[in-house]
Amino acid sequence: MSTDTRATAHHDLHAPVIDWFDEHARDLPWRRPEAGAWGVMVSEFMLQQTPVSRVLPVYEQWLARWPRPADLATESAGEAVRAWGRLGYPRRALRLHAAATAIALSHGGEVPRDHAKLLALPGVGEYTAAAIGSFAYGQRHSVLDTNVRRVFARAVTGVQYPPTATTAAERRTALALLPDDKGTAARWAAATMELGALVCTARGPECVRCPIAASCAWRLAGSPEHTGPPRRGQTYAGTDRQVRGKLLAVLRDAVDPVPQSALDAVWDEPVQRARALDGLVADGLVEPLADGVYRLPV
DNA sequence: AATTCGTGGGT
DNA sequence: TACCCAAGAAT
Repeated sequence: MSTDTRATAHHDLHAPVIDWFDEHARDLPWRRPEAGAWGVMVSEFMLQQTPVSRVLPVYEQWLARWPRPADLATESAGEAVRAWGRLGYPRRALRLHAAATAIALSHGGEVPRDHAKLLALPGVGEYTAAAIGSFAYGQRHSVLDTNVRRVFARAVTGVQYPPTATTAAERRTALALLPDDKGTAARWAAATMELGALVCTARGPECVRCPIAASCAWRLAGSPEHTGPPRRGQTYAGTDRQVRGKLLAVLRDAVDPVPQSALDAVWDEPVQRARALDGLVADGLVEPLADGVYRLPV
């Protein structure tokens, strides 16, 4: 294969994927123009490790209640945790509240456009900063989420799954494929994510529906199964995380501060229960009051 | 670099 | 039933 052919092959992915996206993209609320940068930012926080279907109703309520960052910033962190509901990983609610506060105080109430300023916000990492810049502001960024990483692992590298953590090689691949024009790059980012979410899925990829199946390196190699150590499953039953979840659920659902006895009822093992509660307090998710009474943070 | 951090639906 | 996995970040 000549180098000329390889460069062309990369370029040939853009049009089919973007055309496919134009036809099959889901109509998600954070993709509508009225969502604005704040809507995009809220959605990105909620979508960190949480499926779209579960985010949708919470997102709508959140934006209706807090249409701008400053609106959220005037509320207590505990109200953010309560409104987060059962999305999971409630520290994200705390970070979103803290980010909104920083935006209100230090960025004139507007979600920053600058990548470094985005990265400096609590809860905003490499992926989320790129996603906000790309989706909200049409900038040119490699947006490397789990979907895009899987699409590139298959279509470009020829393996079933990407590495556990994002590697330098993946960043190089993403950058090499990123369209030069920023508007096209933003469409490409959304399109590759959508392709991974809807077609090139982790379990059962539907290659018959894939716009780049003919050039997919993994498929051309015969769709080889993942080799190497099995990827770590997240065990959950019996962990501190489960206990934290049960404890926080009690506090979320209570209007008034909760006595120790109500928390003790959710888990029978006292040492683990105490450790979980201490962890919640240390994280700022729970506020201890006098004599064994607890509440969400004010 | 490896762990920790929730929750629920799909298979 | 168990297991997998879902727009990651922080430490």
